[in-house]
Amino acid sequence: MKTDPSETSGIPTAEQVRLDTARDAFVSQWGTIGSAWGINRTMAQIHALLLIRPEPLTTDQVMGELRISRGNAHTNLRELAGWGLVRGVIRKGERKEYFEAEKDVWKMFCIIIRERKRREIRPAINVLKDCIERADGLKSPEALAFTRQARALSEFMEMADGVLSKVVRSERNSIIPWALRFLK
Amino acid sequence: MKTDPSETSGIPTAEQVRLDTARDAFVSQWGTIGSAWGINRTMAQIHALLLIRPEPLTTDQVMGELRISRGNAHTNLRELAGWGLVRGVIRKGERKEYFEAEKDVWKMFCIIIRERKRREIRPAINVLKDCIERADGLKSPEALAFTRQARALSEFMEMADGVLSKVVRSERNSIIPWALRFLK
DNA sequence: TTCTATTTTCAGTAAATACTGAAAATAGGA
DNA sequence: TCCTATTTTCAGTATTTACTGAAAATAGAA
Repeated sequence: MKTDPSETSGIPTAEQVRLDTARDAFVSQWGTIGSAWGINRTMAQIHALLLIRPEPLTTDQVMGELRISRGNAHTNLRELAGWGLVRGVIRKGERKEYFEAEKDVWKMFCIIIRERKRREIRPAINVLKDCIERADGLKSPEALAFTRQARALSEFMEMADGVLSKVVRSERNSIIPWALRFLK
Repeated sequence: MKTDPSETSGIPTAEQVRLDTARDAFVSQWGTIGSAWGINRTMAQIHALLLIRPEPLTTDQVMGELRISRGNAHTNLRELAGWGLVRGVIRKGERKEYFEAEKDVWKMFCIIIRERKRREIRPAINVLKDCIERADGLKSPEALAFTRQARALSEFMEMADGVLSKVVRSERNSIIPWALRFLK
């Protein structure tokens, strides 16, 4: 990873090396963390890269920094934009698109929760309800055990979903102080 | 999926078919949900299967229900036991091991949160701190942007981690009523 | 309109992940 | 002790997922 502005003298300073090492570690590890949570490694790495860069980057810069193909960079940038974690910016006079990440950690958190709710939690709840309906009216002990368990899961998830909705709707300035107080 | 006790008459009743269909849907969908969250499909399916069965199952029964190999069943049962979501039970007089899932949804939730904290959140926080240290003392604007962002992430995650710890330590009987009140 | 920088797509391929099945190890019963 | 039901391991293979690179499409400039 190169310190991008005017890399003119061939030899980087010790400071640059140290920064690049730290950034590389961050990008690489963020990728690993992402994949533990079902997010593709490259997508997480691009996200990390944009998070720690003060300036927006082009597709080509992302390709260069992470040594990935155009197609890969493109697809994952679009995917990140789909989540709302990254947005495209067009600079006046320039034709190509730049990308920047949402830097505000609270906003980032809200986006991720909202999207996970929409993409994973709600569908899961619907599936549960559907399964419960399918077994509706059955009387065997096996059927009752099934329905009981499915209902418990569904109710719990509804509750969790509701709590998350409310947290995410609340203001950063009301939740964070609450959390800090809660921790004491 | 067969209604297990004494499947003697070859032809299943309409009720049995309906239950089996509902259970199959549940197992299959729980697998899909799991994989969206970074959990291997089979492991999630075995978990689902054990969740909705009132009686513990043997490795062979799991293999039969899900049509998977012994190695696969074995590995994923062990993995589930590693999470604490499933435990082995040995019936007196019998030599083989049976497996049953933790059925209580609140306990399940706590186990999952605790394990995710331990396996994913804490390591991620450590990585962040490590990256911040690596860039410590650097003064360039690029370095400051990096450090600032990494610190914000790390602080947020510490806070979230703390909140989760406290939630998970609390009693079901204090948190669930709280959540229901919170939702109103 | 043409020209070209840029974005988008996608068939083919590579890499990562999960699974099988059989052999080896283990542990209770006699 | 030996015998065998059961568990565990793991090399080989299959499946899924991610990536490449080049061709096609698009859209601003002239």
